[in-house]
Amino acid sequence: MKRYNPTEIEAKWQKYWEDNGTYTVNLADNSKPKYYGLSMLPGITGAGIHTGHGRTFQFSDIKTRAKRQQGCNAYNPIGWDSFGLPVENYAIKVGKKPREAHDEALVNFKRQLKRLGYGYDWTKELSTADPQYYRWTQWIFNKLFEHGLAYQKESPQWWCETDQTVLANEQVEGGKCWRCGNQVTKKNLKQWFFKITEYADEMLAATDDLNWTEMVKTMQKNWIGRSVGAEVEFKIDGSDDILTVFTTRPDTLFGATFVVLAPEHELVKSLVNNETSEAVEAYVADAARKSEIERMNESREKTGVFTGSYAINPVNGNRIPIWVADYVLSGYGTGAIMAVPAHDERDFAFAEKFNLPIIEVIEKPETNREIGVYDGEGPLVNSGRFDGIDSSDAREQIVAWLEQEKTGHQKTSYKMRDWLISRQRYWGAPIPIIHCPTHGAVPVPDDQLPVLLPDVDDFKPKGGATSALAGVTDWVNTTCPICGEASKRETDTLDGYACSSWYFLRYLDPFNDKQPWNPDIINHWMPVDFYNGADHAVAHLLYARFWTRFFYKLGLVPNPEPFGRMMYNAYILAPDGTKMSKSKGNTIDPLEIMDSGYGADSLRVYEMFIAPYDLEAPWDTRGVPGAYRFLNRVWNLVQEYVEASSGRLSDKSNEILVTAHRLAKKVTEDIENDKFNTAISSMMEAVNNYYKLKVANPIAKDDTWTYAIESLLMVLSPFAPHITEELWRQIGHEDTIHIDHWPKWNDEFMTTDIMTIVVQVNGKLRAKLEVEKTTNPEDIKRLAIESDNVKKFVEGNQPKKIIYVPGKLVNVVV
RNA sequence: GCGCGGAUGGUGGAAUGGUAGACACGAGAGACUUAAAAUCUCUUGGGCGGAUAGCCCGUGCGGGUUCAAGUCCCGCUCUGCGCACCA
Repeated sequence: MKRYNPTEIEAKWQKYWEDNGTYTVNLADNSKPKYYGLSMLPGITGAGIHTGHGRTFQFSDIKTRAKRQQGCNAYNPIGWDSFGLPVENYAIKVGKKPREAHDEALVNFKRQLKRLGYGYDWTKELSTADPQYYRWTQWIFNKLFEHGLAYQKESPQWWCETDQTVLANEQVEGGKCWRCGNQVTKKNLKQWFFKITEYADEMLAATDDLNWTEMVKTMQKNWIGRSVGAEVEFKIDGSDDILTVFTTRPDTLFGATFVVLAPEHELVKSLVNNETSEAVEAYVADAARKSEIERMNESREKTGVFTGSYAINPVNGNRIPIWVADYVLSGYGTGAIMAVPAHDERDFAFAEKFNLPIIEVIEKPETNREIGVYDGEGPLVNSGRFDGIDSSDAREQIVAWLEQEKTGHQKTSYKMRDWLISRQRYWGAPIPIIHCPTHGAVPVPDDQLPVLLPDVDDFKPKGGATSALAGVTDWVNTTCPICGEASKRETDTLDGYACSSWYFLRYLDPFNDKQPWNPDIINHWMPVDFYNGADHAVAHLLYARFWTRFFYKLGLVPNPEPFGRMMYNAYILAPDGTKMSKSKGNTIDPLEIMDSGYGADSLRVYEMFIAPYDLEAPWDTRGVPGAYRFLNRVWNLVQEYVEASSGRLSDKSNEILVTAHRLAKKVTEDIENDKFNTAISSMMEAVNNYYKLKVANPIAKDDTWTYAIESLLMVLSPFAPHITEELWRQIGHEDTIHIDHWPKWNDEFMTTDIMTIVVQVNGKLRAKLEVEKTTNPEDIKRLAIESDNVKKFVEGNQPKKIIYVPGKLVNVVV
């Protein structure tokens, strides 16, 4: 009898799979149904992955493996998110050039992923920093530019002083840089944007129907942040200027007692007079100096100054003061609001502090009379001819009236801003633009792509709002593609997120040098059937959706949404219950565990068994040995089968078949429903069962045990691909278990002739009955009330009711 | 503050409204062994009990619906995550 030696068999089968192209997919083969499984592109930011990452990759591996075994042409590719800030920062940290640092780090990444036995098609590996890849990223930039979705604009932008670059809104988390965690400030700069807001509405509308983890859908909806309201025009008293405000509550218009502008609002300068100008200018200058985060952290104590001017409320002609305050944000709506202190908390706080009038225009419900601010619905008061109308109806009527008077209109606003994509950093795809004195920003013609990133010795950011590329004069100096005039190249590079917004399409045609992909292949393979990750719930997924929608409009992809099922999994915590991180030194290297003799399969089984996918759970160092014990039991069980004599039939084989067929069904359904932990526990249960059953029914090479052993190996295979391949061969098969081998089950085998009926009295368990499946319900009820322990609780009373749930329980109500 | 989750043994967790605690870890006992490791078998929510007879209690707290509630409804507490002066 052979002993289970993971180290030996895992190396052997990994080599076999590679040599035989077991996971190499012919993308042109349409003879089988397709299945496209993917985990988010790994970023090369350090020397490798930890067990938390490993788990993330494994989800798509298992889904894809199961489908491959079930007869699909199943594709699980791998590649590297090589461009961008994280890689460049890593390079600075290790004191090497980005390319060099990246390539060196990649060695360990690959070693880890290969040792973990993922069923990747390594022949189609890609990297976003490969010129043959970023050539097409630049091509996509050109297409966006051509369609007016890439543009340059000067505006205040998030700026990270540490990383010396601007950041997209999605990359600022709680006022801090997503990479270095330091506070960001705003800087007025001319930058490139992608017009993602163009798709805000349709992405929002499509979100509800996505088969995605609910939390991610909610986060995306909140991020898009659609608000339907109105823009209302206020005349400025004594001036021809018009002040437009945005509000979601036009029904409260009669309650507006002042107007507030953001400090950055363009009209501020023209509204001041001799007495107020000094104070207002000081206030504006102060606000500009402070970062947004400082404003936020200052305990939300309202500050502001009066401009000296007044606005006229269009509905009632009231003359109300115009203030400047930093609680109004310049980037949202019109950067100006009408303040209704009676029905908005922030306005109320401001009014209280500066003694501004408060007028109630919505009647508070009886129960809420006490509270100061009421922001709910109710009949209008103090609102002229709209009095008595419920606020929800008044909303529309007031807007209709404004539209008629041409002093306002309905308006939808979004929190989402356009995607800022220029980075003042070296390590990225150069933005393929040439600045011509005559023609302005001119895209580099498609046939001249890629614009290669030049090799430079000093790539580090110098500050001053340009990347290191600005110093490469013979690269910067070029001629205009239109007129040939001396021009300069754009020296900003593309946000790394841009590079990773379309990789799932390139995977389907990675070597195409004529076009980014062949639409015929994409039509067959898209969308991605299963996508998962533990990060990037907003930015990456929104960007990828945006681009896919754009490609859809160009007829380049068959579906506006890139990802079918998107599963957002939780991270595994370190044994101490905190987040695993390099800096804390509490990460666990999968190589270490595998090298200690447990092998990849035990690690893989534990990673799935530890908790459901969406729950954070601390790493238990005793977990892998536990999984190893289970696999060892499988191994020993199969060894008995290998050594058993053939042809003998066990006489009482029914329970073995019940166990086997139930298991096949359960694991199939669990994998389908992403319940990987219970799939494993049911396999453990079945194996425990087989150990008991083999005492009375010794393992033999009969139909019953053959089905039990083979189906066990097949359903275990996506989780533990090496041991199952080895045992599959040992029991006599010559082909790989990983293609087209999945058990069929038969519901007829899933029940025994005897069923257990639970007997309750008033809902409490009092007895159990073992009866023949064919027993009729009346007999079961009779047996139930006659059983001794039930009699004791019924105590001669006549049962009021007897409820029988067929095949399950009897509840006697007394 | 708003939004979305979560709360079950010593631990990770399981449970279409129908036997709460599957499975695993840990712990304890036994078998094998000169011994240890490995392996195999059994026990393991708390309490009463000689009992693997039976009973009582038990899924964060307080109510409710139901023949029956961890599960559904209402009101709380704590906690994780996301967003956060978005008018």
